[in-house]
Amino acid sequence: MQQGSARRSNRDRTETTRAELISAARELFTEKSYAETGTPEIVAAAGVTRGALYHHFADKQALFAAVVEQEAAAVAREIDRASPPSLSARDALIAGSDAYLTAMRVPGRTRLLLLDGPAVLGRAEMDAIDNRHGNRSLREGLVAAMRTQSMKRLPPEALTALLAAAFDRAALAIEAGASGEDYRAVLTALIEGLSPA
Amino acid sequence: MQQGSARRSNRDRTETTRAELISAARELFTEKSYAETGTPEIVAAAGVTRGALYHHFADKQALFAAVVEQEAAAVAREIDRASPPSLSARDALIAGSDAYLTAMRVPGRTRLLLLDGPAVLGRAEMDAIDNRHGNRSLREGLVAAMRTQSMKRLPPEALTALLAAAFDRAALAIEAGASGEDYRAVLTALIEGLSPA
DNA sequence: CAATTAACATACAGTCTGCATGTAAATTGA
DNA sequence: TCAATTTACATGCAGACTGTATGTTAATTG
Repeated sequence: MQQGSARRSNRDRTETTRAELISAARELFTEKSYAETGTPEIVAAAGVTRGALYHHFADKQALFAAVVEQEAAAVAREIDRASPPSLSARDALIAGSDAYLTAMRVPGRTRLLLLDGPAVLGRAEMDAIDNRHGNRSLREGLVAAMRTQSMKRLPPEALTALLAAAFDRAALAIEAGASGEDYRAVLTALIEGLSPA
Repeated sequence: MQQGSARRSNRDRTETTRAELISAARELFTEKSYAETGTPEIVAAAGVTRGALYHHFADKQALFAAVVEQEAAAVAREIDRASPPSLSARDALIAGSDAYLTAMRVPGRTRLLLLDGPAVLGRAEMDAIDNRHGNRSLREGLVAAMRTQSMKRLPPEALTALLAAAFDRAALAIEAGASGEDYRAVLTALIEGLSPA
């Protein structure tokens, strides 16, 4: 006979504690910034102690990496949902762009993924994260468009990175109050400019 | 009668102390990062005490802002030198792009201007700095190209920001070891794609 | 040249990070 | 099944850092 709360497997404890920590950290990292959020504050919000944090994560940066990874995955899911493979290559790109800009309007996401992420983890690790999630479908879309002759032939790696950078900056500008219309227009112009002559 | 070293005007002292602090901070901020560089280390390298730092700058962030401002100005000067107004609009853009990528290969500049800068100062202040220096000539070049009908008509603000973002990402990728050829090819393709049909 | 202000140096308070140590619960294996 | 071991934490500590308050000397002002 096991009483419901006092008897929990280690795996269960680990999962919930990690989830609580990541959730609390996500909340604070998006409200404020990585630098302005202290580990005492995080563990208080998560209802554990700093001992638990440093048991499950190597350091504050590792916890941040977990938060970023989770958020990047969430953004990628939202984009995939909005651009099903039934669309043509070009339409999928446009739909994906819109979905990305919409996804990035969730408060704090731009800071987390576009400002603090690169600064804290470095561009190399951010690229690795992006390639595991968001950028992958963008690159596949571009390659597909190039294969159907609806796009100029260019190095996929570089093209993906530079278009993604443009999307990122657009998301930041829109959050800062710029005209979403203007930025969408330029983005589509950049993409359509890549059609073969 | 004044002995040469013991007699210095306040303006002179301020200027040299601020310059020493900015120079030492630049060195350390580019070698390591903003977060990994402490004020004790900065003032030791500058040959002053923390009292001097906090007398001349509101806080560590203000010193960082001064460093970023100076570095952005240096980059802008190098670009202006490489793309004289004698060139055609399109050639000036290409030359400016090359000059930018070259300027950003100075060690530590990408971290200072592209990673730590936005994270520490925020995109708004970084945009302000960029508009005081580098981006201004880029925007003027784009507007000029649009006026001579050699470029599609698009909102200049947004176009400038997105192309600059692509340049930035290219600089980061090249520093990380990616093929400069690939990225230059994509950048020129993006720009040439904006020619009117 | 007295009064004031600027340019620092020094000392301190508060906070944070990472680690070391301690403890209770869960898991293992004989 | 139960002793040995490992896991999942909690607590306390050491070192470092930031910003400020206070003190001191030199320059500037009226």
